[in-house]
Amino acid sequence: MALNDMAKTYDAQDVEERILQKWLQGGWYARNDGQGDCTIVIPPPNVTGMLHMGHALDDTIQDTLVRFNRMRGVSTRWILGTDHAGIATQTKVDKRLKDQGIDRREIGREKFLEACWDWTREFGGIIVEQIKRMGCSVDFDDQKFTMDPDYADAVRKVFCDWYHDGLIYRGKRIVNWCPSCTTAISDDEAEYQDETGHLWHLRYPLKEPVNGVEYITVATTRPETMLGDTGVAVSPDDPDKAPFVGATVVLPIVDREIPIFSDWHVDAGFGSGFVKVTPAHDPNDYAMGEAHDLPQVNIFDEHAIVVEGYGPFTGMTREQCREAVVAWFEEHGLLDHVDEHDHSVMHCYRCDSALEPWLSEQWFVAVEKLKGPATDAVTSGAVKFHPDRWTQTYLTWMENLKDWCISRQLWWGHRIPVFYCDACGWEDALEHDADVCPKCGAALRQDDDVLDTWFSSQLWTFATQGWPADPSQMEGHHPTKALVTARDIIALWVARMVMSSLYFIGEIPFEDVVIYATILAKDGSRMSKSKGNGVDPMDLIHMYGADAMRMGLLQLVTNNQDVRFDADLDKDTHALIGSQRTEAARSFVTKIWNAARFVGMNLDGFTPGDPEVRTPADAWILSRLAKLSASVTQGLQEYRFGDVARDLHQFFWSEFCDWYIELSKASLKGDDETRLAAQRNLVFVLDQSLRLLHPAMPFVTEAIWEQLPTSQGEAALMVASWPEPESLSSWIDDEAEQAIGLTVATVSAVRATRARYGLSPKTEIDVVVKAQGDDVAALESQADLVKRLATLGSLKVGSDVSRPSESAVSVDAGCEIYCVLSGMVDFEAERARLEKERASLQKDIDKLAKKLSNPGFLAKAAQEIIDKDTAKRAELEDQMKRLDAQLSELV
RNA sequence: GGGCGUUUGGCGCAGCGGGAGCGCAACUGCCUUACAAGCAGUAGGUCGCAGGUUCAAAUCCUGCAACGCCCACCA
Repeated sequence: MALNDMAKTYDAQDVEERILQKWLQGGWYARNDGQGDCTIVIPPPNVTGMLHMGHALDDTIQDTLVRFNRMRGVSTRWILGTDHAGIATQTKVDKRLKDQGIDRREIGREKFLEACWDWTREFGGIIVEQIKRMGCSVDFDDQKFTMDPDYADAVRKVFCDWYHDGLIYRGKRIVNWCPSCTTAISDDEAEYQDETGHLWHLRYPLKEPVNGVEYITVATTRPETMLGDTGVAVSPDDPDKAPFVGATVVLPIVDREIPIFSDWHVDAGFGSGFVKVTPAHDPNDYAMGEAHDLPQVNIFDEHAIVVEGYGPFTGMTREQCREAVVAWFEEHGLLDHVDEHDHSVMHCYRCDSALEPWLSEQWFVAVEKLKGPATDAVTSGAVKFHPDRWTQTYLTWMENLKDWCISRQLWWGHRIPVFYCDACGWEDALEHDADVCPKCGAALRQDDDVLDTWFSSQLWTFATQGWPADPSQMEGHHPTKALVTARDIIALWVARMVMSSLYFIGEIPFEDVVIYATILAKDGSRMSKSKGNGVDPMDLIHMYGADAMRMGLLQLVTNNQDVRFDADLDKDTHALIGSQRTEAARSFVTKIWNAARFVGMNLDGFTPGDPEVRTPADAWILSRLAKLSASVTQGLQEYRFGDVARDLHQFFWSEFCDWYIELSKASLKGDDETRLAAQRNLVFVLDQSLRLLHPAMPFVTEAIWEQLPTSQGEAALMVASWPEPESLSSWIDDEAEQAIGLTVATVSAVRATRARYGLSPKTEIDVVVKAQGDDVAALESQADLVKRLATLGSLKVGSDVSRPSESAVSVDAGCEIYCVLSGMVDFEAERARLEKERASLQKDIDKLAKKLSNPGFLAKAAQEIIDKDTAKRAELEDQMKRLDAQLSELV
């Protein structure tokens, strides 16, 4: 296929498949060496499913950056990987096995892990294929999985080092426990849901009456936990309660004697002012229990079932126990009253069960020593957020950071490498497995828990690059250039990467953090599986092509933190019906294709050569191209993808296609020399445009570029050189831009006049233009073009021409443009139009006059603004004079 | 409770101190041999509300309202 033999219609699916194979076979996805470095690690998608729109945007941004840098000759390395996503994957595999009638506990840990690996291979592969289909130029031969053996070694070293450095410790703490997943959940993984509940007011009898009062009343949303109460607290600022401090309560049902004390946690204004304290089942109560040395009574087992020792309550679920306790209080006349009460309840982000604050043995990372450096890295500007406002989110989180619970009671994940000797009590974290106790020789037992998924993914920038076995791989590639991610994992992931990288590598993990907008559904709600309002990027690709999807997404990357995606979905099946935005982007792809086709059809006699300015149009388009290269280059460096997308669209469609190609048609029909120059200019501008468009829309640009006569012998556009602003800056020509402005104004004026009077575009019109100075010559040089573009019978240009009779006039770009309409139209309409224009003009003049007569303005405004407005007023008044003259001539 | 963001023509969004813009939709006219997935043209907005700063405010400040998100959480 050659450029002059391009398919009439562009088939994105076909072309994209073919180009993808070309790239893969070319080997250009592999990391390359060059000046500077642009290493990017892809935020590893979970192996639990398909890519969603967030991934599509994420990966599009990264690919755009990588392709841009690769073309510039910057050393690029884009590392792809997937995340084992402990709890998420385990939940999915669990469910799959359950559907087959298999219980995880029956088949045991080994077999279950095999099932997880099967799942990983299956879905990890799908994700990789999808990323490939999007055109992402990651090095597919350099993939990582967070459970790969070498990655596991890194995780293990980190654990052991922190353990031996005293940053990892084990402790009995209140954690968010999911009784359904039977594992601890980190605070960040818990989701609050507002629920309508009740506030039960329970009476607790006092051992000895206080001032004649025999019982106090506590308010609680969770009456079932009273079985574990070991104290009652009041506010230190509540004088009414002061007499009770030090008194003893006899806890009903369990007959436990518990103290009343004061603590700052208590808000005197809420409930009854007395707070039951259950250290084992509430985080605040736990804190109070520690401060006041209260016993911790755990009443639930791992499934949130009441444990032995509570008579009829033993064996009950939380819900059953709550009912039974309330009933008991009511029976014994101890239920004071019940209020309606809205509160929020934590739920497991995976299985949605209500979480139970539960006291258990867990492993923690002490963050105190890590916080400072991670804070400094951002305040010093070493790590920069884009947009900048996310800096604050990061710093606030860092400031409030508490020790991180890293153990999970799961099977799928990195097993905690701590070994115990039950015989002699020896314990240590080991980088390599051991069977026998080095101290007493007895058999060792490894900790059953696994690590939080984020514990392993925090190492992503360096454990993917050979650390710790071969740190030389990181040379020149670490710190990485940019991390592109969603705002909701700034805390979970971004911050932790900074902490671990500083600790183990001694440097920041990345220079720039690019946070893009969350993609919402058309109605502004979050896309979610349960709502069925999510859009599958693959559906968009199949419907519109990957280029269109990418361009549509890039246009959305602005300062905004949320953005609505306008896809319509079928109400019942949730299948994609269409997306206006993507459709528009696809039109752009087609436009590029057709523009190239036009150039290709006009290449007879073409020989390669430099661009050459023969007409003002040539100078103009080259000047515009030079400015485009500057704005696109800068925009990409500053991660302003929305601006870049708009600039590219504006230039290619409105300037190159709508005007330059049209203007060039005449030159193509000219003599051999004229024709050749036009061809060379068209090919040059097309070639340069394709390069600038390529990072955003790689497929269609590659498909066209490989047909260009100027690209023959070169490998591929994706490895062609970038149009650097400096190499084009000599083309900048503001005078030419002014001259073409004149042409555009003239043609537009005639077209508008024709449309206004309902004249057929085929009707030739005689036009006289009154212009000044150099404009006369400039416009005359374009006479043929103007005549053709505006379908003129004749064109006369001069500085002292007079207005022909029965003509409509337009005043623009400092010229008067007369369209002779003798016998064609009703001049009353023209008169009415001029009157309307006059009114609008008068309004503008009045506004300016007022401004320019304002002494404050003249005294304080910048001189250039005053000059500009003064000139503007003169121009408007000049226009007004002409309008008046025309009106008076119009009879 | 604290913080962040949004509020600009029917829809989706730019602009962020000096004459209100873009894409889509609408309307009118064109199948002009690159493109009807197109071309040309037209219409449509007191830039959420109320104050303030300024010669000048969509743009800066304050307050309010609506919507959304994040963090914390009172039993």
